[in-house]
Amino acid sequence: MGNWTLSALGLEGLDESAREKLGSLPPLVLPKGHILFRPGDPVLGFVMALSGRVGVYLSGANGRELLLYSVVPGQTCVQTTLGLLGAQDYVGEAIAETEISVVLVPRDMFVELMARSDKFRSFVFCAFADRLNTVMQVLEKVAFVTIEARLSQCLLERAVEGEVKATHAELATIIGTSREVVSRRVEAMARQGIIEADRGAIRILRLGALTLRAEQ
Amino acid sequence: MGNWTLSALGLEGLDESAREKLGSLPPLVLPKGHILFRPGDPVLGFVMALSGRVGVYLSGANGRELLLYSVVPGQTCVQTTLGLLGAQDYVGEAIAETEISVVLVPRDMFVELMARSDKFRSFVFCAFADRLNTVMQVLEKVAFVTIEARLSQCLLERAVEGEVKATHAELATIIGTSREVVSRRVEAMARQGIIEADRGAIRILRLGALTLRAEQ
DNA sequence: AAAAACTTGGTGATCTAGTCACAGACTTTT
DNA sequence: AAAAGTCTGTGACTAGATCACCAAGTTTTT
Repeated sequence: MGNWTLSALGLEGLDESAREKLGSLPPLVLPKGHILFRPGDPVLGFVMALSGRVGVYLSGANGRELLLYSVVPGQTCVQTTLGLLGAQDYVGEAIAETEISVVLVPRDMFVELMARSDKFRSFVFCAFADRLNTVMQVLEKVAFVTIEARLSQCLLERAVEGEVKATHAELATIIGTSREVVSRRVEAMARQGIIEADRGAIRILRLGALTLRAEQ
Repeated sequence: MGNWTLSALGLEGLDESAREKLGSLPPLVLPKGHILFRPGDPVLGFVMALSGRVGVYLSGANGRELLLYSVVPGQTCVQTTLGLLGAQDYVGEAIAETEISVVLVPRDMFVELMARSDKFRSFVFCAFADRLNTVMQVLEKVAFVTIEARLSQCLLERAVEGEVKATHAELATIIGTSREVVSRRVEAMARQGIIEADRGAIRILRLGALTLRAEQ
């Protein structure tokens, strides 16, 4: 079995007693598509990701959705912290995008660790600071950056060997627009030979041109 | 003189030693228009507001600006915390919107208080959680809500005795659009008799109709 | 293997919002 | 009173969002 606190997380310097406490918690395995929380849910505990990827989305009244951030191993879903400390409900919705394994730290242990362990505290704080930053970056993009630039950035970030496996609808959610708009931009960039589009996949043909577009 | 920690801030339950430390810091008075920090500035310390109002804005490449949040007495400018813990630079810009008095807690004292005082820690954490929440709310509005609804909400929030004292340009910055767009919406709503516009001021005539519009 | 149900992407029409360029009205400064 | 600055109005244009479809591809069911 082995104590997971030693491996994936940014908790290497954690003190013994804290590590023991955290290590005693059983990792939880959840299937792809599992919804960790929805807007309005009460907070269950502090969630730390061990493997897989969780997407946290904001959803509007009209049904459109927007990716706030992804939680990857070593990170935490800070929204769970909001509720633990400020007694606020969730605003976003968290969905497992792959099979995931997570650890759920119950409220009492979380509060105790925050008080006792300097390392744990700074870990949580850094996670918080990171999220506030990424959310502000998303806001900056949604408010000030064109769709073509956002789409280009998104493709560059998500490309694996020059290919992005995602539908237009998924891309639309990530950059915060509608499917039709993505379709039109994709088509336009494909016509210019910058990318090549297939059902459920986009290949990058001219990296330079795409990078240029990402900078608007 | 008098120990300011007792009054304005949400720190009533603070322990004696922590209060003594904080109370020894001299409040700083800054004029209206003073810029507390700009994007890229290094972080100076943890800022707590005692009186006045500070606006924190996000600015885009095209010169447009968007209000992230206002800091009022008893609140802190959490962006200063980002830098203290995660060693990140500021992304927003903070401007004193009235004459303000603030306390600047230096890094060392901040770190010590975080470790020693449960109350102080939870105070900082709640402030953090609040900000993350308001920023997400701003994001939700920018991404999903129409200009007319956002403008209506803004007018309702800022009205003092049925009147909002602000120029179209200021309103545009608050809701994250351009001046011309605000001018046109204002004119349209004035034509319908919902509001009445003057240079630098808008009066609400039909509260019900405006409330309805705020809900989109 | 054929039909049905679902997913993905394409398209025209229309509306809302953002941008640019400029003009006129009102205020403050000189 | 002239000049400079601030605030608002407006036309023309572009970008983005929405609606209502349709067609092609994929998966499930029969």
